[in-house]
Amino acid sequence: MASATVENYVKQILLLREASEAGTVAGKPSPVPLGKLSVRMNVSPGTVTTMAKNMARDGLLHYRTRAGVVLTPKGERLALQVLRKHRLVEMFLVSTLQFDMSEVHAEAELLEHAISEKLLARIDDFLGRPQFDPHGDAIPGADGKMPHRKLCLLSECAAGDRIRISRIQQQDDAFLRYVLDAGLMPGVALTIESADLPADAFSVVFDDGRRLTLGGKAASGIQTTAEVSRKNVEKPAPASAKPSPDKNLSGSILLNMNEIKLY
Amino acid sequence: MASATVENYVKQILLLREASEAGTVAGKPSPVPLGKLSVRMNVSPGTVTTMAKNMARDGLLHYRTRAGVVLTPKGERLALQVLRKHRLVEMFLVSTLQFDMSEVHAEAELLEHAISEKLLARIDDFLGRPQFDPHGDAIPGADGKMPHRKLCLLSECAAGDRIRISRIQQQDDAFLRYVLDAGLMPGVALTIESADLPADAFSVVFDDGRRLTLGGKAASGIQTTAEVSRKNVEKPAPASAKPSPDKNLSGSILLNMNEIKLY
DNA sequence: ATGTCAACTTTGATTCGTCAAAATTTAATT
DNA sequence: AATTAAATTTTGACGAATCAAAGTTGACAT
Repeated sequence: MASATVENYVKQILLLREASEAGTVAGKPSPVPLGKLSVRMNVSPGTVTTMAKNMARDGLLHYRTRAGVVLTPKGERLALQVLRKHRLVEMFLVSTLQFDMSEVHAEAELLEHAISEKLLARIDDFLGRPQFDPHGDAIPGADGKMPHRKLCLLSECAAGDRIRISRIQQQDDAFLRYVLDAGLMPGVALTIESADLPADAFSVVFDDGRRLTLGGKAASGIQTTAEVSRKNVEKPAPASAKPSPDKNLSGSILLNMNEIKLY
Repeated sequence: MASATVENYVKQILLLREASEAGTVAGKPSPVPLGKLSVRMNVSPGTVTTMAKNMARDGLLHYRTRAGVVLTPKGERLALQVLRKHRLVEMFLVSTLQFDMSEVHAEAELLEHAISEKLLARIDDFLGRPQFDPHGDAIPGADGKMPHRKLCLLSECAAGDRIRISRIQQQDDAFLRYVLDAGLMPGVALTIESADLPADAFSVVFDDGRRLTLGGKAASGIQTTAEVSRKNVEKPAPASAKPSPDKNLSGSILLNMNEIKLY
């Protein structure tokens, strides 16, 4: 039906709208300007105009000239499906094939267009229906619903807070590799030792005692969830509490986002 | 580099040449006629002519007008790589994601163009470097070499022969589904009870005592390897003898072609 | 040797996704 | 209001892959 190109357009429109809505009160969807889209898609502005017209003709979006595009329900459904494939594939590559967070994006970018509904369902089952991908991004459900958590920037935490890394927001290669090296992957629990705003410095302590200080830029690239304060959490992961991973062959339990929502 | 379309052309050329060489003494490669190719590719004859010229221009094949095409080493390398991806993906789908032999072809047809070298290597490792896919077709090695076995049509076996199903040659959906229902998947060992040529009927006995009679057409759609005669083989599979599947999570041992070459 | 026919090639056209460069519109500034 | 700058659209073109239909060729059968 839809070409890989069209799938990428709707996906990118969805992501841009989400980004522009971040922190906004839910309301009428403001159109995504074509300039933004042309940058994201790495194509010239004229190309996007042409595509917008074609996709409007195909009922995937509404195009108001010089204002931008808004996905129709049909377009949104397609976009969510593509995003679901992308993120489930990322999860699969990390938990089953030993990839790490920083390597999976490019692979998933290709695979997301080559996965049938049937295969997707098998992967989803195999992984035990994860709700978040290896970066902590929400995986749209088969019904199109986005799982939701109350997240908080690491840079907005206060000294003494007990938190869990839940999402790496800043997803450029360099930062992802830093996060991996530093052990700040989603799923990791830690305590905020100090949050020195004037100094723009945030110190955290891992459960194994390791300490680390981040600047404000890095700290705002990482999102966290509040952890129920619970002293001396020694057992690394309550394996018995898993939802239903009939066959969870995940290499690292920390990278399975299923774990996160259990706390 | 090469488009999915071009990958499909070289793959199909390789398969057609292999098919036409079946049973022939290895010699100078005779060109694949474009008519055959146009049928395989499901495109009009003119399209194939155009593509042949372009691919010749790109050094993937030699095109002699009105004679046909022969892959260059470069084209052959590409074709083998695509075939390797296709067959490893099929193996993966069957042994890890619970697909069966009859479902994987279409999936692999898409995925083979969306798999990076790195991902391919991970899949190969994950599966323990299988040499044959779920239908028993040889998986080209990373070095481009084809694993080889001495196969024999089930229809050419004699009464009393102890054999193992090794390849399903006839791969249309209906036959594959029959083979699955009948339990004639590659990896299964059996004994030829009778081979009645005038009656065109072949009876086989499974180790569990089940009996089955096949007509000649079906019996020639199935290839076998001679089994070292060894009475009362009760232990289903000597798990310890596996080559090096660091992580062989295969659902069904019978479907992992690694097993076959061990006997 | 010649005519026939199947196989192949050519031709002209189409669709998709893209570009560069010129034209237009809108919004902001003066 | 007039000017300017930024964003967007239009235009004309192109490469890849395809088709249908018309034209060509060559091998075989007479």
